[in-house]
Formats: sequence, C-alpha cells, structure tokens
Amino acid sequence: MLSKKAQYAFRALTSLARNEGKGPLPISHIVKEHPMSVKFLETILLELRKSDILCSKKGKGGGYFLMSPPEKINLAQVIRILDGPIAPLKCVSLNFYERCDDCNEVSCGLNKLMAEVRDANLQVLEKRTLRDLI
Amino acid sequence: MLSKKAQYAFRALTSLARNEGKGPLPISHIVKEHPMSVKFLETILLELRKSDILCSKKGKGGGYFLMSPPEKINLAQVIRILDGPIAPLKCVSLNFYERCDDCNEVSCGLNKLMAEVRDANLQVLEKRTLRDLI
DNA sequence: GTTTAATCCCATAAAATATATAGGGTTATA
DNA sequence: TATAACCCTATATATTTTATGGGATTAAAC
Repeated sequence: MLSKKAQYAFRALTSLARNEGKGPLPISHIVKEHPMSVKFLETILLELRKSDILCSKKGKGGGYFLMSPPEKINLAQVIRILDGPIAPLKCVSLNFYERCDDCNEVSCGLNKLMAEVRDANLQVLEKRTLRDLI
Repeated sequence: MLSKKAQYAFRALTSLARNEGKGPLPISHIVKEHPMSVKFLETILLELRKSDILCSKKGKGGGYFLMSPPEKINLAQVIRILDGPIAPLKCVSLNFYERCDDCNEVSCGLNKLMAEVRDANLQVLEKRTLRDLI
C-alpha cells in the first residue's frame, strides 16, 4: 500500500505537471486544489526537491516546479523516494538491497518469487510517468 | 514490503508443504527449521487456520497441516490474510475496497495506474503457489 | 486417571513507523 | 521594509507491527 506521503506527493505532482512551463507553483496554490496539511506537504516537497524531482524558487513569487518534463519522471522514482523499496523483500531490492540474516538466499524459494513480483511492478511503475497522471 | 508476519508465514508454509500428506506438523518442529518466536508463529498459524489455509489437530501428536494441496494455495491468498490488500490503494482493491474520501475516483488519474500495478501483482501472486515455494 | 504435549484464545506490552505540527530561519520581490 | 514564499530541524501524536504472557482446552500415551 502507498503511504499517505506518496499519495499526497502524487496529488501535488499532478498539479505541478499540469503547470509545466508556467513558472513556480506555491504550496498555497497546491493545497487549494488538493486539501491537505500545508506543513506536511512542505516536508514532502522538500524531499522531492532534495531527490532532484523538483526545483524550487524562494521568496515572493516563488514555489515549486518539475525539474524535468512530466514524461521523464516515472512513478517508481517517486515511490522509492517516499516509501522506499518497490520489491516486497529487501533481499531482492535493486535500490535498497539488504542481506537476509535469517534465511539463505540460495535455498530460499520465496526470494525468487518476490523478484518476479518486483519485476512485474517495475514494468508498470517505470513505464508510467507523471504524463500518464494528467 | 511483506510484513514479518507474512515472511514467517511463508517459511512455516514451506515446511508444511514439504510435509504434505505426512500428518500434522507441530509448531515446535517448524521453529527448529526456521528459528522464530513460537508465540508469534502461533498467532500467525491460527490466523491461517481461521482463513481455511490450514487445519489443525489438538493434543499430543497434534499440529498443523495444509487444508489443500500446495498447488491449490496461491501467494495472493496468504498475503491478503496477513498483510491485507495487494492493491497499492484501497480504492482499487478487489478484496478490501474502500471509497477515497478526498479524491474523485473518476477524475483521479492515480487510481487507474494503481489498478494496473494491482493487476501486474496479481498475475504473479495468483499464478504462483506453495508448490513453487518448495 | 494422570501426565504430557499440543493447539486455542485473549489481552496487552513494546517497538517501530507513519502522520502531523511547531517554530523559527532564509531568501527574493515589490 | 513588508510580504510571501521556501528551508530546516525537532518533536509530538497516532497507528501499526511485532512480540509476549498466562492460562484454557484437547487428545494421546502411560
């Protein structure tokens, strides 16, 4: 399940994608379209900026805007930033790999199946972009 | 990500699937193969029994065994019991549907994409069974 | 019948994570 | 200088996950 953070992020990114090329969009505008806690959204957008999904402009007339065109930003990127691994197990994660300490990766049957699940997810999540969201 | 509960469940189910047709397997035996809290596993297996994945026999010589052959029990069934929805959002869940109260399901672009993700998952999780685990 | 080995059941403790808020700092424009 | 925006970190709150505890019940073996 997507966390609220990821859900809020996608709502905000929808606004930002629709606003593409029209300059910075302030948080105050985004929450008018999608009612949610301003402060919470602030921390989310900050995270997306630090991960190079968004750029920001400070001061009066400032706001956020996409760093790349919507079709260059896929859903997997966003989910990884806010929710972590796409894979159902760390031991089959491409970006958040961690060794299983209480199972043997060679003899464990589950990790092979979960790698299949991971790939099935990625096939959709890496193909679909913010463009598909709007 | 799979919860520990689901991971432990799959380990126990691996033992139970390997033991198919050989009578009840007690928890004490399962934890020898897969070290984990006996009490925690107890609650997990109870849940699986109440959901008709397992049968149990009480008293001395008792234990747990699969209710159906391993190839009849798919991974989606098990995950739904222990972790809930397969879908990334309740509003696109087949078994745990809940209306979104702060987004419009018709105009929301995210739910369509998340339904695709759900289907990609189900294609693997409903095809793969405990037989594939052993 | 008594002992033993097992599941059953429910409550709750403990830990971790997710969600949200608070408060001030910094920057840029008018 | 006032205003409107983002920046940053800390912390509070709520929820969920993980785990434990203490018996009750059942059935086989002796």
